[in-house]
Amino acid sequence: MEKKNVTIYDIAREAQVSPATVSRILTGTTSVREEKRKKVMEVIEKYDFHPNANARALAENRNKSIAMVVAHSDNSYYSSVFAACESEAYRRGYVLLLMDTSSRAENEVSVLKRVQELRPEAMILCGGRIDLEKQDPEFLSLLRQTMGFTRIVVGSRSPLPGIPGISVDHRASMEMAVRYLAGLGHREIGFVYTGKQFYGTAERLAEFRRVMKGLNLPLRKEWLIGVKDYSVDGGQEGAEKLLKLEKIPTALLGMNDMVSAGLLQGLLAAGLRVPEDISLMGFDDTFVTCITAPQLTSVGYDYQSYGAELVRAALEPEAEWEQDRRIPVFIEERASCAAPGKR
Amino acid sequence: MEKKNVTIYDIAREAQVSPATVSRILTGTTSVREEKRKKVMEVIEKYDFHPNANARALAENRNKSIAMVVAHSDNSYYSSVFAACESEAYRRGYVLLLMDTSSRAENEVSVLKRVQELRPEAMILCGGRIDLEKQDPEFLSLLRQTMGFTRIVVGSRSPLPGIPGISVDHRASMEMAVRYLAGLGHREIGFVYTGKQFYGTAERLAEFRRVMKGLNLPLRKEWLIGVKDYSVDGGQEGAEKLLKLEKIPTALLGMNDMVSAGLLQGLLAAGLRVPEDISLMGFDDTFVTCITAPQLTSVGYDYQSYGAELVRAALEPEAEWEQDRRIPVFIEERASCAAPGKR
DNA sequence: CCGAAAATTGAAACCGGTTTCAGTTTTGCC
DNA sequence: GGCAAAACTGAAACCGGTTTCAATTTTCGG
Repeated sequence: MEKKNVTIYDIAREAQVSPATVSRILTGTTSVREEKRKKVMEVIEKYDFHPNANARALAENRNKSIAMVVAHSDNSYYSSVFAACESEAYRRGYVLLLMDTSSRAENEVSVLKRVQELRPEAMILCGGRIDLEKQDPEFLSLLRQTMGFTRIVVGSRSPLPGIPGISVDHRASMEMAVRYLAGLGHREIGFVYTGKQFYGTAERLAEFRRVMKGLNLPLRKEWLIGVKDYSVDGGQEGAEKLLKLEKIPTALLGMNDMVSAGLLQGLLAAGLRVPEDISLMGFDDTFVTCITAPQLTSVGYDYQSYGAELVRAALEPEAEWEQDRRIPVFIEERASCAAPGKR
Repeated sequence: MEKKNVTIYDIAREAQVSPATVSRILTGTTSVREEKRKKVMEVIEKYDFHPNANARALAENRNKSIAMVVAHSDNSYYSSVFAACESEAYRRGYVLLLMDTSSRAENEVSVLKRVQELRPEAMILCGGRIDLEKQDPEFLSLLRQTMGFTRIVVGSRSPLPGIPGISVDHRASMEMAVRYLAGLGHREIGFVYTGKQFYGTAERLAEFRRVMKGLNLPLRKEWLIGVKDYSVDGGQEGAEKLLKLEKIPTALLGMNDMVSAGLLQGLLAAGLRVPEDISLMGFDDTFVTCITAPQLTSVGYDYQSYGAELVRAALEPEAEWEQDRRIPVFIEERASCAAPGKR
């Protein structure tokens, strides 16, 4: 059954035309006499011929692929993002080359090398060193170099002129969250955060302070709780720290849904009722929100349009892009927030 | 800054050797005089040259890529699987081309076409029509045709001779789960399933019946509850159906962790205590298990080794593969199961 | 120092497409 | 029917590597 690869030459020979003509039919660049087209199409059908994408890529000097580099492909935030990117890329006839750096610097380096060999038309970079608040000069120079080869788009703020940054609007999300809680009547609000070295966190912390101050709400240092990571464990750690305080806030924001889920567990275990005794909110609006009891109110993003924007920015370099763009956010109300009760 | 692509010819000219020599240095196929090698390496360094992977692919007729086709890339089961595959592929110097079919037949067709053009060295196919209990002849013939071009491996049972099937050992997982619950003293066990048309479900249902019978436990039809989908909603639907019964089992198996999480919510909402009143178990051992309260005991798989096996099977066709292989399973004990109480 | 074997090397063909360029055919119009 | 313009077509170059093959250089035993 050793099927030899059928080429455009085979098709040409059998259809008694030149390879050039077959190519023209395939690419549709020039019109071809109907009679020949029909004949060629028949032969193509007969052999179920598919043009070799590698050869085409070499000849056209473009290969219809986008490298998608993420920090942790099994994290549900990232998988939502790249599922969205994949769908948009597919719509445009592109394929995503998925690479996972596990947030390790050495992988980031070798992945970029790989990208330079693969010559995808663009690279979408999400997570890892790119998100650092204080950007890493070594990594930046690596990016700058890569930029010479392929267009880069990052799912963060723009690290360099010429690299568009598209990210969730952290500031707006925080403002919206705080205002929402304030609107319910909360004055005492805490924030359990992690990864202060990352840009998104830093931005949210700053915005939290700003909005609280603006609304004239008390800003107590012990209600800003840093925890070790973005996980359920992190949330539980947060709950423990919180429960040691003599006074706890009436509402709590968790860094993301996982942290909030952990907080929830910790608080419920301590006998608190949510939302009667304390309200709780998350960020990202992942499916985690539907799994907890009560279900989590969360600030969400439209992943589909996030992905579409990333891909669009990656493939339309000619367009006039702002250096930085923000994906709009919205609040998905569920059951974990209510007006503060009396205690 | 318009950097023209540096080619092997540019390197050759500058280093005063032939392109062939540069190529030999890059591929390491033949020895090259140390002095020339050094000179060439210098020039390569100088221009930070990376050979064009497309050209190489065309010449070598292999492109070090694997197409990974999944049904829903944002589902945490699939993202665990492909994160594992990516890691193994990367280790071997391969890149994964990620494609998502959204379980839609028309996408499955066009994705396969795409694969034939891209000529990856192999394709790993997980989820979608491939998992159907009663296999779809149209799809099979499509696969058979694709097989002529690239090696296929499926994350399910083998659909055709020559296509290795590697899958979670559904039977063992069910047997293990039932025996575990029986070991705790449960005699009345229910199973909330979904997707009877899929192979894994069918296999688990059959195995459930077999093991229950073997252990001489009561097999009541109303404790086998079919629900609409693999989600939290599906679980809630299951809980509703269950709560209408006049007698409910003392332990319950959910199709996967999401379904079990939904079940948990439904049961807790109805005032039942878990595990005191009813024990609950999930499958897949995803991070969902850690988010619920109580945390879910679940049957898990080693995703890392699952991914490694898939990739290995994809890239080592010469090896003697069994047609079908099963990934071992284990029980991850958490807090949702206990000995049955009296009611 | 000589000759044969071993190690290196370059020219050229090749991988499978696309595209330019220069004919060759057709078409459209008077 | 004749001619210019438009439409089509094929030969050949090219994309950027790898590899075969034959020639050249080195190495080494005697």
